[in-house]
Amino acid sequence: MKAPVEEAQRKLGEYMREHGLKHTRQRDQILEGFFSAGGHVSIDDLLGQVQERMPGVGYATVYRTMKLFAEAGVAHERHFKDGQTRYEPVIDDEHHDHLICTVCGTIFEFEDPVIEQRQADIALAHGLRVEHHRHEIYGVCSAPESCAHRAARGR
Amino acid sequence: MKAPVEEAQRKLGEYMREHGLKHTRQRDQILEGFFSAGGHVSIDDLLGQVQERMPGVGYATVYRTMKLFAEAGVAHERHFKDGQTRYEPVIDDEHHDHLICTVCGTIFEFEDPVIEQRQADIALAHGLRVEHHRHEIYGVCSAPESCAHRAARGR
DNA sequence: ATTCCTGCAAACCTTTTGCAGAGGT
DNA sequence: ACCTCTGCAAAAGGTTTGCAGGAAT
Repeated sequence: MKAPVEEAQRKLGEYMREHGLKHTRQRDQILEGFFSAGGHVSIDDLLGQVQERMPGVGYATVYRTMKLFAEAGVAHERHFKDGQTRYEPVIDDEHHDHLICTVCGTIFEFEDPVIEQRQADIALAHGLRVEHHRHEIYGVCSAPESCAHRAARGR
Repeated sequence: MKAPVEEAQRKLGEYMREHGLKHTRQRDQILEGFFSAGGHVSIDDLLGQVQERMPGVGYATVYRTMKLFAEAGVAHERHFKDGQTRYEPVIDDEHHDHLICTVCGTIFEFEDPVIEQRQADIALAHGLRVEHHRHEIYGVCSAPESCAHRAARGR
């Protein structure tokens, strides 16, 4: 099995070819930074990371590029409660939801077939067919030490 | 059983008394407009409505007042995907989530004990205690005529 | 009288857009 | 050569804040 970033490069390359878009150093760097960051990065996070390797890159480029990645299907846009858009890599079309610690900001991922099924049933009962959903659970760590630890090293 | 707006007046009055806040004509009007609108109103909706009775009221007042209502526990802030904050009345501390038609924007409410229970279990499995959650299902109406109908009369 | 509120305008923050020049095909 | 991208700065959209005058207690 390939590394996620390679699969994304392939997918993105295909999308760009189909749409007559161009391959640039910035897009390369942003894709790499995005995948190496792991997930749930904000535009600021990404810009900071990319500027280490390419000073001079501006916000506009990162915004435009992440929008492109989302359209090409290699990134998901997320809107949590901190008012900034965050992105996470799409891996093999898997789906998951989020569980967020309100003390330290740690984001866990979960997936539950029972909940998925109930959602479909509920939608159907109202005459709708599910397109997508947003499900975030907010809670506090019952293990404060690990929580505090993460908080200590910033977001 | 009292009308929801009366219960809200009571609750808000108590909150204001406890915090040494003042009773004003604007706050009265906004509360009334808010409850008569039914639910999921944006700041713009509310401002428009209140200005019919009190021209001259500004955005700042509505923003500040809705924030107050949320703190007093008579309104819930919601952030759907249209980029505007919406508010809905709190009725008897009931809880519900949302099902939204992406064609016409109609918002349905639902509540499911099975999902609630799964959420608690999932959080626990990750060592968290649930504080609150956000759960929105987006779908398309399988009955396009009713859907289109609602779309026709705006949002 | 005192303290809180209001309306206005300016500030803020995140995101988008217009433009001229740089860069990919 | 052509057309897309980039970086900058300005604009936009939603929300917050500072201030001086006005209202509630």
